[in-house]
Amino acid sequence: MKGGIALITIDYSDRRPIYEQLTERIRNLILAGVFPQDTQLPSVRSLAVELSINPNTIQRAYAELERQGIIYCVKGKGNYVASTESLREQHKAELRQRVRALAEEAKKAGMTEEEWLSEMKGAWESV
Amino acid sequence: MKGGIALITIDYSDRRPIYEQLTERIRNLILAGVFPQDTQLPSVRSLAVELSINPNTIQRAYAELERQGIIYCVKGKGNYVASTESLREQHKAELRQRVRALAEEAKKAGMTEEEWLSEMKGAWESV
Amino acid sequence: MKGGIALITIDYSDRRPIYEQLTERIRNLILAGVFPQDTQLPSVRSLAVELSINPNTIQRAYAELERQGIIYCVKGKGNYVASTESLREQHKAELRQRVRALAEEAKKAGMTEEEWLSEMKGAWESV
Amino acid sequence: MKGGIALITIDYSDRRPIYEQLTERIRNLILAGVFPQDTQLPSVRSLAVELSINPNTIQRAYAELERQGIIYCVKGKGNYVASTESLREQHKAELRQRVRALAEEAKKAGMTEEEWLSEMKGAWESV
DNA sequence: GTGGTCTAGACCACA
DNA sequence: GTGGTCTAGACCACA
Repeated sequence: MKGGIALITIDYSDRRPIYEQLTERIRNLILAGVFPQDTQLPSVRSLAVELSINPNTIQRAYAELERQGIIYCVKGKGNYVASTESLREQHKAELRQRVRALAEEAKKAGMTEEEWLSEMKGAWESV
Repeated sequence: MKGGIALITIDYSDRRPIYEQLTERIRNLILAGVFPQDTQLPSVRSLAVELSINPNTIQRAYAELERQGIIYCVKGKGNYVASTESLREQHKAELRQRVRALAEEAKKAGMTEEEWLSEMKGAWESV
Repeated sequence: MKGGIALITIDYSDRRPIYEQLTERIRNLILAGVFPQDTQLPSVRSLAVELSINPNTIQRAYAELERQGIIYCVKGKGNYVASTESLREQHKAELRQRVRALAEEAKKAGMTEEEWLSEMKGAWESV
Repeated sequence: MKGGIALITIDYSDRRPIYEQLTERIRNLILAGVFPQDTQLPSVRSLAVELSINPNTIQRAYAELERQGIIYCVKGKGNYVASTESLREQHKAELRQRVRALAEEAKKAGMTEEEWLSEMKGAWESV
């Protein structure tokens, strides 16, 4: 990654653990199409050097991504991006779930359907 | 609270720390109008006994609520509910913020405005 | 565990990693009713000392058990046994799955239904 | 194997190492009668080219098959299928062993003989 | 070269 | 006291 912008960065002021930030960041890069399906991800060691992070921590992030079915690992070769299609579906289901939780909270807070929909319209346009 | 149903309960299978659950639970009770403005909250000791929890943990939850301006403490007397009006505004702002974050993520995931609004309508009706 | 027989033992000639052996062994002890629901498990540190194993390795086993929903952790307090009922159901489903895989392989190997059932009867009586 | 369907395939999303997949796959092909007794197996080199795999990995799989007595190697000539009869016996013994382990686990899990046999009948019919 | 496991030991949050 | 995270560094299996 010499001469380029770092794709993966760690926010040390973030209260979440490093491995969790890494997991989310890499997932987002895959969702964004930066790492297409079956592409090899940076090796544990190279990423560790690049980010000045202990290899164990990178390893943990990759293990978590594998457990989630987002990447797969070939022993002795490296880590590869799994099906981006199913990742996208998984992501949509997750967004839907979060929207539902939010709607529930808004209802409890006394919001009407009109307010909710107008809120939604506004949010969409503002971002 | 003897003889009634416990208003405040701890879910030990919840991954969040106990003081955080307490903070959220009390905030929600205030939002729901169970503890009106300027009402005195249960004392640290009584709550500690009732919930079989270390008093330090209760104290920490109250300190956090005070930091957020949701309650105020009168030395030697106890903890009291602060302005419920401003709490409600604060809560709405927080919901709005979360909606916006969600909208941003949905846009990135390739969702169209129509899909977004229909998703929102569905979520509202489902809860 | 002074004076008693060690409940948990590690087999260093086993090719599987220590954390995996631990995970399985503890799961079996819970299934056998040695650790009833909501019981506190030995602390990470105490188990590490008792088994002469690094605390990190114990931690990993406990994290895996938590991920599988077999135990739950209360921050600052310890690890506790989750619903044994659902663990038993999970275990039965797993056995059923393995039986099915075996039946498939036996069919491919040219076994008849009579042979299969007689095999099963023999296996049950022999153990 | 040009022009036909590949008999041996590697599943890179499989967690097992490549040499182990190869070993199992070739064993199954022999069991299925695709490679009859005393037939010559594809050479290490040709298989390495065909599967785009390191020759060392193929070599390792063949060595493992030889260790298990499933194939034999003639120096300077190649690898040949050993007695398919004894392989079949070996396979049956292995299945029997696994059935027995399963029966033991089912007994420990509190299953009755009736449940076990009905489970077995169901498994056979479902595959 | 690749990833996976483990030890030793530090430091933090929580109760 | 409890668990959770992280570093440093070793050693192994696999390709």
